[in-house]
Amino acid sequence: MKDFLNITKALSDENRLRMLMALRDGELCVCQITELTGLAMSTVSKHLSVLYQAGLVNARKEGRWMYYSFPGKGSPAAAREAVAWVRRSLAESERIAEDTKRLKKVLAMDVTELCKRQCGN
Amino acid sequence: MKDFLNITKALSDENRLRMLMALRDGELCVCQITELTGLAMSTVSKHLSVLYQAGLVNARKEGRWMYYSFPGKGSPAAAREAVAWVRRSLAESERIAEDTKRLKKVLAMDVTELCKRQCGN
DNA sequence: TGCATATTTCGCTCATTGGCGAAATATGCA
DNA sequence: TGCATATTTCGCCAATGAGCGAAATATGCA
Repeated sequence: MKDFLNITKALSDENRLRMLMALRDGELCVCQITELTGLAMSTVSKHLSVLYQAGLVNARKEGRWMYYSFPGKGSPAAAREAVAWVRRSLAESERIAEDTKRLKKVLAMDVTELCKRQCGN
Repeated sequence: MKDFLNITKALSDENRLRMLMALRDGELCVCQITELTGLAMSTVSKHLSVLYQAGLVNARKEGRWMYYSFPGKGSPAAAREAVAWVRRSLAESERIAEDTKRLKKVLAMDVTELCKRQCGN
């Protein structure tokens, strides 16, 4: 019950759903997600932590960058099932479509440049 | 997105999950759910309203009684899918098992008697 | 080592939500 | 009609959670 509640609570916030969906086409670092969502980096970090605690995302550290991605085969089945459900349910969402468009632009930017700009402000 | 968020928000509360699971074997009236959960009736009513707004339960009025049940074929597929997911995910839950046991006792009581007692207090 | 920088943690505020009891709103029955 | 009663709505309080900026914590690089 507790595990399941962790999942449903993690999924009960619009920005977290946006972040989850943004990972559809592969891992992203915190800077990229911050740029995509328009939130403060500390806020993004906390949201990602909530998703991680629920098992809904994988985290991989590479140097100074943290990369988040969909849960792999090692993750609990419940979490993977939940992610699949979210993906199916939001496939047609207007809001997600906007994000996908915006994500393309973000991916076209230089990551180092992106981070430098955000940490400066 | 908004519809989906309504569903995930409705599922992000333990007592609402308990109520939903209690409907597994058929419809229940508010009094019965109140007795099962041990919450105030006004609280139960609000929770059921949240579930209803999300499409996760059906409501049927018969005289003075309101009966809540799982969504039928007329309900949106997303909601029915969500309910199915919850049922699968919580099938093994300890907490739900306790409720199931308690529910049997509640079902054995006389409904009219049950309601009278609760409304009195 | 010391500096730049990517991320997280902390401290705070504001909005939302769960909980209750009391009042209001149906609905059936004498 | 008037009373009993099942449910919902309202008003309130306490707890939780989202958001931010500042400070703390890695980590790479000169």
